[in-house]
Amino acid sequence: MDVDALLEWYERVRRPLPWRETRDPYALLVSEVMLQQTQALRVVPYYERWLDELPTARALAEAPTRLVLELWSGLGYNRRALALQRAAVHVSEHGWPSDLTELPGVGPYTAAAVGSFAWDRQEAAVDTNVKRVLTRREGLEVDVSARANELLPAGRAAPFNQAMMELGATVCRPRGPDCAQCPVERGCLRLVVAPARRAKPEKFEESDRYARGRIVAALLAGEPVPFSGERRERALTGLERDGLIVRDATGHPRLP
DNA sequence: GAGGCGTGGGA
DNA sequence: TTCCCAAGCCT
Repeated sequence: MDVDALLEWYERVRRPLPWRETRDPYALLVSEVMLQQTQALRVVPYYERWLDELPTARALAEAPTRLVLELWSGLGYNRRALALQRAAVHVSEHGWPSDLTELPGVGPYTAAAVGSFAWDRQEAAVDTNVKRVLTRREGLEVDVSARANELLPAGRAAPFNQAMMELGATVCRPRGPDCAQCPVERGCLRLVVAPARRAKPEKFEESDRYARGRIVAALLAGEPVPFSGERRERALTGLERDGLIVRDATGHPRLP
């Protein structure tokens, strides 16, 4: 792959997203955790409000759970917000660990992303975009992580990681890749993997996941807790296990 | 290793 | 309207 062409392309098309203007590991961790589940453009207002209210790891560590969940509200996967806060507690008490995956909610991808952007560590950040780009190019057998690290040009991990993800997000898209706009089209297998036909038409509104989300939203809004019977009990049990709610002696839920 | 975990926007 | 998903991680 012509990595120079990739980096040149990225410099031309890069979008000025706010987390690309900082090398503060805390701000970068916030952005990466938000981006784990949500499209970049939708994250922007959440990220800016979050850093406005909670500008440092210490501020997040000391913040009430209600504020954390309010600032997160709309991004989904509430337990990740709590994991982020627990990570901030760790950082404000012990500093940044050399191995970022010691922080709750931080796995191999997020550790490599924050490490390369904040400290210029030379590690390839492999997310679903990078996996797709490399398997399309080189076939299903490729060891994506090893290959990404081979391709990583010396000293350029940060722009390389950004460029690979941007390529996957905007050109080498999951469906309808725009090969005509691809800066590294040469040598690509253009492997098309048919999406697996999965049969699971359960309505989202019937799921426990939905119930959990509605319950947390109701508690934040000061509204009555919805649902009843077994479904409500299942949801509350799960929320309590994840630390998103606590229950009093009568079993009545509230925010921690 | 499969399944759980939320939401809002675009096709 | 309905479907499908979007920069993972944990158990």
